[in-house]
Amino acid sequence: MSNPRNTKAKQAVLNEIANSSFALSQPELFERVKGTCDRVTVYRVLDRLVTENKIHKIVNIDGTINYAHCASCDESHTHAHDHLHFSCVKCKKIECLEEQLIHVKLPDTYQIKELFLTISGICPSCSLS
Amino acid sequence: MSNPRNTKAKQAVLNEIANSSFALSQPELFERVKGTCDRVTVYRVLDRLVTENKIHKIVNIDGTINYAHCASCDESHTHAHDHLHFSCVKCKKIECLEEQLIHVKLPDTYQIKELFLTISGICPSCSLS
DNA sequence: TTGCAAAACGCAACAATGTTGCAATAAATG
DNA sequence: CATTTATTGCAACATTGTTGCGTTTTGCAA
Ligand SMILES: [Zn+2]
Ligand SMILES: [Zn+2]
Ligand SMILES: [Zn+2]
Ligand SMILES: [Zn+2]
Repeated sequence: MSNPRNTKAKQAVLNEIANSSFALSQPELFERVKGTCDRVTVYRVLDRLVTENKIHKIVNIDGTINYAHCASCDESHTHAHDHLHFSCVKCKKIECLEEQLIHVKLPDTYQIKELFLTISGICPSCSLS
Repeated sequence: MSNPRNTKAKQAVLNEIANSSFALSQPELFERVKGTCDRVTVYRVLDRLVTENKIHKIVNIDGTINYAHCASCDESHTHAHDHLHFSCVKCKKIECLEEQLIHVKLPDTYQIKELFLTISGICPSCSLS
């Protein structure tokens, strides 16, 4: 793991994520790259891509885990993915939104590390139909 | 379902949730009421309690689903559970916090329905040790 | 180009969590 | 107490994620 490699599976998965306007789950990704690699490989590729800061995890409001491209990240630095996510109640898709400042005040006994904010509602394309 | 009943299983599950300072998952709840009812019954009781507004679901930052007592809800009215949740990175427990106003501005093309905000960090009791 | 170390893979087996169908049971109500 | 039907238990299935291990492939260097 110290020297990550570029494999067909990795490229295929990353390609699907990068070209999607919304976050994708492991089952969705496996469906899209089917024939390229095994089911287990998708899990392992996803873990590696997260470690390498190429993608990040998003937990949807129903608990399903999705993966999105790190558009605003450059290569190697790590950063907190504390930007907003929008979860559509109609098409169930979840997407990353612009980062916004959120003000929260908690008692001093709580040590804050990260904020996870997901907004549910109807996305632009579902609003049209 | 039009006329809900009070059963041993329902009371046992609700009791565990009501007396816990943090939210509990189905596996945790089943462990606590083991002997009282079947595994499947816990799932069904939880669904009913959510429908009846006695408890509400919380999705933790790792995607696990937990259930908490609706302290600030009265009996029959429905309301959005858009208060804050705090998720401890050490003990993994998630708890409800006071409701706070959160200001978010999105493009008009997004129709906002509900906000889900979870703060990760170290909880008071884990801060001591 | 060839050889090598280890990163990555496929496959099978397992684990955890959640769902469904149906016959049997039990809670509420009069 | 009898009736209605909400609720349960159980078995079977479905989905999602994990682990071990022998084999393949990648990156790099000789
Ligand atoms: Zn939509
Ligand atoms: Zn994101
Ligand atoms: Zn804690
Ligand atoms: Zn809550």
